[in-house]
Amino acid sequence: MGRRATIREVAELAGVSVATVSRVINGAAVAPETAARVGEAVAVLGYRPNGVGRSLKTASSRLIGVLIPSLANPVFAEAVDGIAEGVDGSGYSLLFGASDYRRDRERAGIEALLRYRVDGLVLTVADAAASEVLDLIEAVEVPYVLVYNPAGDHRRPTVTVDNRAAGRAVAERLIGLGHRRLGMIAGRLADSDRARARHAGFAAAAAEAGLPAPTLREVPFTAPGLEPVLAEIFAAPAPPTALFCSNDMLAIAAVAALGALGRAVPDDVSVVGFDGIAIGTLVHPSLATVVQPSRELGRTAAQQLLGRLSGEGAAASVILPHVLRHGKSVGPAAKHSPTASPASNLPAHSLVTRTSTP
Amino acid sequence: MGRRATIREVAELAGVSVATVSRVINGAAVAPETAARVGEAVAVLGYRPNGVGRSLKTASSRLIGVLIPSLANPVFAEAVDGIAEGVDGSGYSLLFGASDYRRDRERAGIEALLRYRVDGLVLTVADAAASEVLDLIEAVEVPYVLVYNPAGDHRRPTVTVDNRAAGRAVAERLIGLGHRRLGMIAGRLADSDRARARHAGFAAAAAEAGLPAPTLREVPFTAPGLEPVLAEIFAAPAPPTALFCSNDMLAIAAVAALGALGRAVPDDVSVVGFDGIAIGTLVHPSLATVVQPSRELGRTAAQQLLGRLSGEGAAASVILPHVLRHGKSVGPAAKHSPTASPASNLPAHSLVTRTSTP
DNA sequence: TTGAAAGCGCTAACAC
DNA sequence: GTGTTAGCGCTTTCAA
Repeated sequence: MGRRATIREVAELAGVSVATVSRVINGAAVAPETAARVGEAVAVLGYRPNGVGRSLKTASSRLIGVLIPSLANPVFAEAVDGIAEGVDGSGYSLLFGASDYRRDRERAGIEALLRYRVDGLVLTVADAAASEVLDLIEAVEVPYVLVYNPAGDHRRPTVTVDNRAAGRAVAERLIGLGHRRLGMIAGRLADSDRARARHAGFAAAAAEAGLPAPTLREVPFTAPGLEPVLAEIFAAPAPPTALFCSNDMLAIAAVAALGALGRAVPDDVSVVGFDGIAIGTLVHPSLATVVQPSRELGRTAAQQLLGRLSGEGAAASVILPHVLRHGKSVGPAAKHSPTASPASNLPAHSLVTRTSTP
Repeated sequence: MGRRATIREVAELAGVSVATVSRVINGAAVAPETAARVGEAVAVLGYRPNGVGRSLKTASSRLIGVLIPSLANPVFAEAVDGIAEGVDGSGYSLLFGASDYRRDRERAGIEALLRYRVDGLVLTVADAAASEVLDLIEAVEVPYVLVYNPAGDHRRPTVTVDNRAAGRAVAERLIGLGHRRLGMIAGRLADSDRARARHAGFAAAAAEAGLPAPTLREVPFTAPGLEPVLAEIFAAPAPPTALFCSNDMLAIAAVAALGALGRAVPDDVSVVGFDGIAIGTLVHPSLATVVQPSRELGRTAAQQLLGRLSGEGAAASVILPHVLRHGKSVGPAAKHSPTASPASNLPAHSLVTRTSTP
């Protein structure tokens, strides 16, 4: 890295003090003529203010730390894009870290971000209610806003959808289509409060409808083969006729695995995902899912944090509306029931269900 | 942000000098007993070294800047994930910026990264050969490695696939299937050296086969409706029977738009994309495309940069292998009759046709 | 093995 | 409106 001009050199060339140069740079009151001289010196030297020196003096890095599980899942990539959008023009930059869904890397990532003295954080953690990482962040008093993590008793500021209500809505829709035996596959629930909330709502609706508790199978996040898992599920005496997957990536993989096992979706099994990533509308059959406004979630989280940083009091939790997308991966359960019915082709479900906004 | 313990406070509590604390932190030689005392003080105070102070003193931020067009395209999200992977364990963190495919934002993003005194950069620019941004980076002598931008006369270090050869391979495959009238749609070629290289190879192969120059249509990156563009293309007297799209997102959108226009893929038109994003294998019909090893591209770029930063001499360009994926979106041209285009009143001369690349 | 001291580049009182 | 000056937290000679 080549030597860079310092504020001091600019001052000398312009024949003023460093304080004056600083004022010009930061837009403070300076005589027009002086400002012009300084501006010229800046141009001549190719001077670029050193943010490190500035940060040290002002005790503000103008950095926002972002920590998410992985950019490989579009739902997070979109949120980060939203965060970048929300931060744009504010003078803040994003320091990025990925946890790869692992708690130890979550911790390591935060440590790294903290070392750079980020002014604030936007992050998705494994479990907001019991997070060592969040305890740490609170201990050092760095403002933060969660994304995706469900709001709850933890009272931690988060921007998310109502995961529980969404899980419930999925079950209700499935039940409305005649499904009586429901199943769910999810990442490790212990590692995802989101999946837990979705499952809770799903199971609650099933219970209220007087149905047996949905079969639940947990699969590692980076599970390669879903086939054995699904084979096992469908080897049971009374296998589910509808499967709720805790996220779209899982759902899409499940549809593929089901196909490999000779089970048609939605004729043999209905599948519903969660997230609403763009792929879902393009796969075949199109994926029924709960759509989260990912980009908006990220943007809102960033804005909440920015507000907090500019002293507008504590950031509050925000629940954004989710939408049930009625893709072709779900169908009626009629043909699976003892009372055989020829209703194989229902009209396309183009209705969109919207939750209320808080 | 709460007050944080400084090295000075640690020194006082441990009854040593700040220099000694610094040595302990950085693993320099210190008497075991002294180190223990310091370690205890660090624990008691919850001390975390301030990277800003460190950066200012050492003139090394331990930051790597990343600038890509957008995280909304999985091809970039994956590369960034790869960069994060490649940087992992090196002690460097990633400062992130998105240009949204716009040159002005490219410039602004770099300015921001430079202000933080990043030690190096990994980025994708609009045009590596004529990039104001790269000139700037070179002027300030910050080491950098490009990703995705084609290698070329510019002699700038890049990690990419052979875009030209890949474009050529696509044309050859299409020609081998009997297609004689080829078309290509791409983002603005002036804003993408990648698309230009792909087009160059594609057009060259067509020329060598004695075919007319492929119809070329440029569409804005964030174009909403592809339908009018495609409608126009197929209103021509002898429309293409195969369409090469400069990236997968475009290709997937094109297949959808074609469907809306009543043209079946691949029966009426063959479509080939570029990138190899995961979605491609899941859409219907599955997308034929050129697969780039995105994650590996990112990881390799990061490693190249890291090598450069640790003084291993200049980073060299690396060409990673691409793979032609034979999706169901391409088929033989046999069934297309030369005059089988629906009537339309759109003038054929509104098509843009190019034979060579700048 | 340890300490004292000099800054890295910048901003913000405080003077004039 | 402008200059002087004292650090922000840290690393690193240079002595001891």
